[in-house]
Amino acid sequence: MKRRQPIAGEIKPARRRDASVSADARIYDSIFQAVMMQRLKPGMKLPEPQLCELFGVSRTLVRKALQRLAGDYIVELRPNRGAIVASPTPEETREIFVARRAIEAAIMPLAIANATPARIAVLKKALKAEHDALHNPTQLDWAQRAGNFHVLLAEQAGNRVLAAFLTQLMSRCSLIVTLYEVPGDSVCEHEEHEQLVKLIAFGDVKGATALMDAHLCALEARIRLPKLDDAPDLGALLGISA
Amino acid sequence: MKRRQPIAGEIKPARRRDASVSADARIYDSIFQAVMMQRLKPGMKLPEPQLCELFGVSRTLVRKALQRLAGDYIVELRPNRGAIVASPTPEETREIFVARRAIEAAIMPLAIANATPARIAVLKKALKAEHDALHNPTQLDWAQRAGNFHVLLAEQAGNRVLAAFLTQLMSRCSLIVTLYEVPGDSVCEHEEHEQLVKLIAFGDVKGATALMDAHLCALEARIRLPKLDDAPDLGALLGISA
DNA sequence: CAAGAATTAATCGTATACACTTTTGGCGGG
DNA sequence: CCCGCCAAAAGTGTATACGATTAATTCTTG
Repeated sequence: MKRRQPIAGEIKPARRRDASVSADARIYDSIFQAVMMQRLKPGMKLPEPQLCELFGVSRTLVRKALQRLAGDYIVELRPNRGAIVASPTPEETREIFVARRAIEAAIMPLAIANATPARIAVLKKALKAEHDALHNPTQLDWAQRAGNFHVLLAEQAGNRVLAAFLTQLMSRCSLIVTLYEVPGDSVCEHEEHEQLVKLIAFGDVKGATALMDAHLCALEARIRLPKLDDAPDLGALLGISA
Repeated sequence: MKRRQPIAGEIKPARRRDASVSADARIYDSIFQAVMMQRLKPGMKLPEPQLCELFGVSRTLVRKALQRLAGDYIVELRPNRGAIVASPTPEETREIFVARRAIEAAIMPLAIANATPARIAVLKKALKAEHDALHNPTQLDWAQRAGNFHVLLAEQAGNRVLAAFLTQLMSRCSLIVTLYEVPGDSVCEHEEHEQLVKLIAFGDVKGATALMDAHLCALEARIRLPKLDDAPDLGALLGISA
């Protein structure tokens, strides 16, 4: 074992965390969570050297994480110009919501078919967490908790393929909300979740599926897509009326 | 522009193909197509050094391609043990077909809504290609042409998110068919495609969606999933009756 | 002679080096 | 004073080096 002989006074190259989770997974998760929490906003640059510094690894692993993120449409890799957080276009937004309604409509019957008292209890616990998040000072993660409800449902449906699709759509929705959403009414959203759990517990497939569709339509209706101006009105963006 | 000064007699490092398509995309596509054509079968090893040789690039680019393929569930990356073509489990298989029925059910109304004479003509051209592939000696690509019909429909639906999902499911189905399918009746499958185009041209959303669902169920019914023997019967595999 | 241990070969994981591209800042001409 | 050109800096793309892990082989030994 002949490692590069240690130079005098050289500090150990900082194998900071154990490798129980591979470094690239840490990087992936950090960025993923930051996007979900809306701390990282669309368009923000993700320069490799900086990420290397932050995570204490070489560019090899940073790039690996960035490429996976790009594969999940969370970051955009512009050749020779670096990675940025992705900005879903209005067109993509519409397509994502159509897809999401389709996926969640497919999930609902499966989730109801698999429903057990224990699982209903899990859903109710999630509802309680949502409720608390509503009134808490740190509303940071309201969006995340609300999203969590949908992912939970997908897991209960017992179909990992559909669950993976929904996870991707949820992360893209997070970007969309960051970009476009007007404040909106999260109380109403929460109440719809509660109503959904009631219908699921009752075994009403038709009703639950219909409500889910309405719920997603309401969510989409809150999005304020910029008018189809090809040239985005820079003046308005800068707060200059004329 | 000071490139490393050429040593006497050194041959140009073989920038063999132009970079019009990046090398990693070439590698990705080659493997993807080989899986679709069922030349690459589940479990086959994909050693990096060999791929480097074949494509004339370093391991960096080969690994990039392999990681994208892993992200699409086409290859499996086993830590320290190399990449192999993925082998969907019976459980995954069921989940994939459920997902596929959901996606294609969502696609059908969109495709019909967008239908124009020109688009119907495109579908009919694809049907003709299928028909020819049926009788041709090289049946290699029958599977691909049949799959192409579904992808075409997804494109006509005008939703790239759903189309991307379906593309992923189709490639995984290709692996499934390679693993499990009994020869089956491709004539019947082709006839269902023809009937589908008729219903689309007629604008019958209900009928087309129902037929699509039946079509996919028939496809799934052709899959012979191994009995849930935890211990696969080695004796049977070796052709020993008792 | 078979089973286990030790060696060797093959292959993977990560870091690093260097060329190239893009961007930035400065400079001179109009 | 502004616009376009040029040089420097920053940052990305790919190759390569080398340690580490796994698989294969050989060598022992009961």
